Amino acid sequence: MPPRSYVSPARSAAAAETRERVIAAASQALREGESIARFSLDSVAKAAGVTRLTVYNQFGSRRGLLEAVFDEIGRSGGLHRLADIMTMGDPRAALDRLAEIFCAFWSGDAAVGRLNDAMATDPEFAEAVRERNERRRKSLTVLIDRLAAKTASAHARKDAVDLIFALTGYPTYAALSPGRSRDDVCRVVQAACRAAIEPLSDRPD
Amino acid sequence: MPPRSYVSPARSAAAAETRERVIAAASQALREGESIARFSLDSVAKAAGVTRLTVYNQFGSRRGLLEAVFDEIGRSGGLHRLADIMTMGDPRAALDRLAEIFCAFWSGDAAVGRLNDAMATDPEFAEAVRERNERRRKSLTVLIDRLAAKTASAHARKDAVDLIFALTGYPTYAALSPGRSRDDVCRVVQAACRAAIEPLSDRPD
DNA sequence: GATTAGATATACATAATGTATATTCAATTT
DNA sequence: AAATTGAATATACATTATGTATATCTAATC
Repeated sequence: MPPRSYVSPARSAAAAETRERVIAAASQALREGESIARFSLDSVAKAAGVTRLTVYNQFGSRRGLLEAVFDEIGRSGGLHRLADIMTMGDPRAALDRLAEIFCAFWSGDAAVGRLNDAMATDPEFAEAVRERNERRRKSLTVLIDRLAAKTASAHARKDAVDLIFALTGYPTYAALSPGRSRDDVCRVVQAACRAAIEPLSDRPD
Repeated sequence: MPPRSYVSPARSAAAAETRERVIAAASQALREGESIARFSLDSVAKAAGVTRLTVYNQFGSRRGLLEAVFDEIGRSGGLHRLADIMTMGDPRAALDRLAEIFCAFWSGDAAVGRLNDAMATDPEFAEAVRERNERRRKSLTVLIDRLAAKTASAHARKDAVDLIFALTGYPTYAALSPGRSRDDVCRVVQAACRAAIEPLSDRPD
């Protein structure tokens, strides 16, 4: 006799709620903890008021939990605004805006720093994060192609894309962050990005 | 009765040799391993042909070993050439040279990538690495002050120093490295550094 | 020959991830 | 109302690391 299975609204709602509670506890632990090394499923479970096994039930592994936290931050970090910049008339203004959006993203939740650290300890998690970052490179490639002069070589375009990709990434933000407000970091990054597209313009050299 | 202690040439020589053997095994493990997470004192000790406790005898801890590897790479990585650039007449040429030296350094031994990852897991090790990196910032500060126009604000100088510090650091190298030769990465970094000092020159605006 | 430094042998404490099995309890289904 | 199911729990265990403690071994030195 096949087991009769069913979906339970109250059940899955309760499960979703504990799931969110665990994610909240995890991201707070990342935010407050000084190092990713001290981030343990044990402490997260305790903080969320569940058992460690419940965490495994919901996320499968430490990595699964980290990815869930990353996705949550991604949703609430303002990256949805990236959709707008592709429709902007001036690609240079769009580039400025992209830098602004990512400065806001990297500074929005201190947990992103710890998640970045987690890339060092878990290669598969690192790969998952990199995949999401590649969207930024994709957007950049489109913008650069729009603003580059016809005479600009593919080589030069790729250099600009990759350099701006690095400039708008987390490590650069973290390097410029000490001693600077979010806006000041943004200004420095924007200036560097503008300089990076300079060789692509149609001036004589 | 106080124990009579003595220094033994043969003993300390043998100890220094095992120490070097362990460092060599550790850096090779870092070079070949895919992640810092899999770097264990157990495997290093086995590869070096000693016991794990010998590693503790020599380096005190995992962190101690990592710092020893870092120092070894620092000694053999060509950073001694930094002394020359401070005596160069043209500070812009010196800046080019600095970028070149560090591109060579980051690409010279793949273990540096893993050591960079280790910063994420061990805050105190991270602090030790940062201290060594600060020497680069010091050099940069001197160079920037030499090439900046008198009218350039302290603010603008600091921006240039910190931006170039980021550009010549490991994360930027690692970001530009896929798909590029060491020399190509160097060219991109140098161009970005030159652009970063552009606002400091004495042109009307 | 006694002593000492460096390496080893053995054992243990601690903490973390991850797996396995059985059980409790409330929400559904019949 | 009774049987069943999903989510969470309880308990236990395997594995892998780091790090500490104590005693022993061995060759170099006094």
